[in-house]
Amino acid sequence: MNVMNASPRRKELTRLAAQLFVQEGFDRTTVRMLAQEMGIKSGSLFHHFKDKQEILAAVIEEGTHNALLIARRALDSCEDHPEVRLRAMARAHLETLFTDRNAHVVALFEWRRLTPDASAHLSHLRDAYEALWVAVIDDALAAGLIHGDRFLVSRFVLGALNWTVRWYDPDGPRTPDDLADELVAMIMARQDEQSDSLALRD
Amino acid sequence: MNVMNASPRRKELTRLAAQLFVQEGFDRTTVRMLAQEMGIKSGSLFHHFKDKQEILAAVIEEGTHNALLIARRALDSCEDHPEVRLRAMARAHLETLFTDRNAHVVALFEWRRLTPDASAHLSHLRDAYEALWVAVIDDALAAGLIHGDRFLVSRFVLGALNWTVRWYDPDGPRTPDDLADELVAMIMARQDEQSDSLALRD
DNA sequence: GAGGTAACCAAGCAAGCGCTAGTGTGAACG
DNA sequence: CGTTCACACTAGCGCTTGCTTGGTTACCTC
Repeated sequence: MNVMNASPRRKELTRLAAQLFVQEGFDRTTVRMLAQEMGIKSGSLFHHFKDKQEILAAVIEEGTHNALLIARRALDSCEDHPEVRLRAMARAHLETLFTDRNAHVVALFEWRRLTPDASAHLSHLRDAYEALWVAVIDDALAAGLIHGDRFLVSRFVLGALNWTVRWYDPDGPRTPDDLADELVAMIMARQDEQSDSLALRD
Repeated sequence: MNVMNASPRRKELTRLAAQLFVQEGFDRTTVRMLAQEMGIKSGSLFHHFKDKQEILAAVIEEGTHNALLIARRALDSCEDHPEVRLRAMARAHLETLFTDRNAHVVALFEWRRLTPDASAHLSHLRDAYEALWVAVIDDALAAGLIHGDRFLVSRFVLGALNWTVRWYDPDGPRTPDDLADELVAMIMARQDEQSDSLALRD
């Protein structure tokens, strides 16, 4: 995609860093912790990354890039109906959040730790992702599936989805797809359904 | 409420600390920064607080306590109708988030930095607040205003509301009350309305 | 087999961290 | 007038932080 994350070694290191950043937060993660997790000494870390900030940028780039990829793939491989596409986006978002979890969570919660340059450089990736959402929501609005202000609706939906990382238990009875479907059902103006949203599971 | 935050001096210091914690994050806020903001030297800080952790606990207690107070007041002073109560809760939540903003934001985003004891001690406050939400949502469900799983609906709504701190611009055209009303309209099964949610503002 | 290169290590520096110890202050109180 | 107490100060200790330096190893290439 661009300059960063060339070598496979660096990619693996980035993955490990993401895990630690989620566990401890960026600020509390020391270069020594990162090095130990990677099986090297702290000094060797700076052979792969210019400084700690660059590790964060690499992680966030990876996370956002993946989210964008998964969302695009989901939209491309589903039938062209507003409701289906809405559901597909919600499912893709949660899939990203719970499989490739770490990098995306870092992108959500540590963005402000980026240096201004890195932030500026990466924001176009995030904007591209949000544009996908706005488009899908626009279609749903036009089709009368949902109502409201396009800006507000997309913010609310993304907020509800992003916040799931704070309470969702992957080992619980609900699958990510359950969550996505329930959310879509919640915001849709009822017409056909009513049965499926009430008796979903146990 | 309990042992903490007795003196008015300490209350003022807590307010200043909240502001810095929001601006910089707990980890990046040093005791020297806190002291300077308070107009004293870093050593003097420990006359008021046992350690840095205790400052965080004080801030979070203040924030959660206030949120609970505002929500209770809002519920007490509104008519006893499920839709009105739902709207009142949403408005109260956003009012908390944008007037007493700092302390509540810290409570949301720095909770995991609390020591286990402090977390255990404060979690009952948060639980009490969430219980208010669940009760209001239960009523709305029973009245057929909304549908879905009570647990999921309350999580989604709280997520959407909490996430507003990431994008909402208080100087923009929308008031917090606008946001609250729009959110409630979004999740409600339509029956009466339709007009007001479409043409809210410019 | 000489030269280049990617990956790593040992050692440590300068800065900054949370926090403590010991010492004034001035107002309040008996 | 003497004691107390809340509040603040100075000075700095012991430790951790991100990062640098100079050197070593293993492999690839011509």
